Amino acid sequence: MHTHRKYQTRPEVGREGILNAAASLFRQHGYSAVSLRAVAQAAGIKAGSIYYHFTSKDEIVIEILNAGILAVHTEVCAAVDALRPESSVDDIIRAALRGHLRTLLEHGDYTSANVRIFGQVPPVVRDANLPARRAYEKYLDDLLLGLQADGAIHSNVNISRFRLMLIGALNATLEWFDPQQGGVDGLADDYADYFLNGVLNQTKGEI
Amino acid sequence: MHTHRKYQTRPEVGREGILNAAASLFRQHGYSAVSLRAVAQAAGIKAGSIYYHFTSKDEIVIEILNAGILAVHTEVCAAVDALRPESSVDDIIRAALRGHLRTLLEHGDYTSANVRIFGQVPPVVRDANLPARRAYEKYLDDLLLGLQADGAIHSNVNISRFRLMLIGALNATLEWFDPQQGGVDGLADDYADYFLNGVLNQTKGEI
DNA sequence: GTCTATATCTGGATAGAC
DNA sequence: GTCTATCCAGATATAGAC
Repeated sequence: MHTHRKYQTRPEVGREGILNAAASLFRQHGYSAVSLRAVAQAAGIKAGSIYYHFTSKDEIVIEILNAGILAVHTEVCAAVDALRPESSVDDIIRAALRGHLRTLLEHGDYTSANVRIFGQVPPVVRDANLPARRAYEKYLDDLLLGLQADGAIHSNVNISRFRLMLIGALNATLEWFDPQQGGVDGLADDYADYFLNGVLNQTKGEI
Repeated sequence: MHTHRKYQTRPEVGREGILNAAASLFRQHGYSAVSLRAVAQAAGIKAGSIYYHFTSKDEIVIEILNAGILAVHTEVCAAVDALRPESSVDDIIRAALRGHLRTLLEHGDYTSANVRIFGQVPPVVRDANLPARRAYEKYLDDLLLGLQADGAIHSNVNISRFRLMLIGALNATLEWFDPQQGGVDGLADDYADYFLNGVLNQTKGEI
């Protein structure tokens, strides 16, 4: 319903088109390597037109970073909430890992861009993304602390450190994983096995 | 022993000085964010002088990246070799993790720079660093495969995937760990606990 | 081995036409 | 809402003096 003329020469691209193009490019090439000229070209417009929608490159980046965190946060919440109340620790952790990895590796230009460029952006931009990050981190910490309080997770595990390790390991898959040739869910399950039960052969403890 | 005059106005900086300054800056700010002007200033010379020692920014970066991998590789080898032959899996893995983390978090502008900027450099530079990476990866894989052959690591663990997870988790600590206020060795031990034995309370398997 | 000066290019951002 | 044209800052790299 945007316009009435049929064979319009200039279809509108708008904020959405610019953000999508930028997220995809940032994901692939990093922050400073992507010029607004490149973003414009990928979006199908000219560089100058970007400034009708945004006042600066930073404004674009901030919006992408926040959308990226919101996407994982929402997805992981949904995956965990979908479980039945009697689910085991194992099921809960697996669901969370699957949700995180799926968003990151399958549907997520925004989330991938976030992981990839967060460490490269100017402080002002980073600060603007911190609240969203803190919220997601708190969600995970509360989830894990609950499991620890129930006795499911060992009491001497430092939860915030474990969470940092978990997120670090998951996000690092972005550098090598190819969703074309491997199941994301299988990856999530392997990682869950390593974290939950360890990789050692526990001859002593076996029944 | 470089020169005879005492109060020389221009002390020589040379390749070393340039590389050290560049590694430190790359570690902090990333690849594209660091200009050769900034490198020159940090090294105490002017930008043009850099080209007496190097033909391009890429040449500098390649040298730093390779030195970074060599540093961890050497350190981890040394840490593992220093163990007594009868050492347990546990000791071996812990020694490797400690060696990797120490190089990364304590003494390593070169190694940190590598982890930080490898994903940002142009393909030509990345390719030049691949052989060194492959060598370190092979070393770790062989080490872990040996432990698996001995029955110390579970037979259904996919070693190369486990190695990717391990390195990913360790390298990610660079983003948040502050060596000023926490022991690197304690961090390595915590991570080893998570990976080797898992975080679950194994009520069933306990003696 | 380092300096100064400069050529050349690219990027973010602005102004005004359509 | 998009285009063209342009300003200006900052980057890599080169040339030649000291």
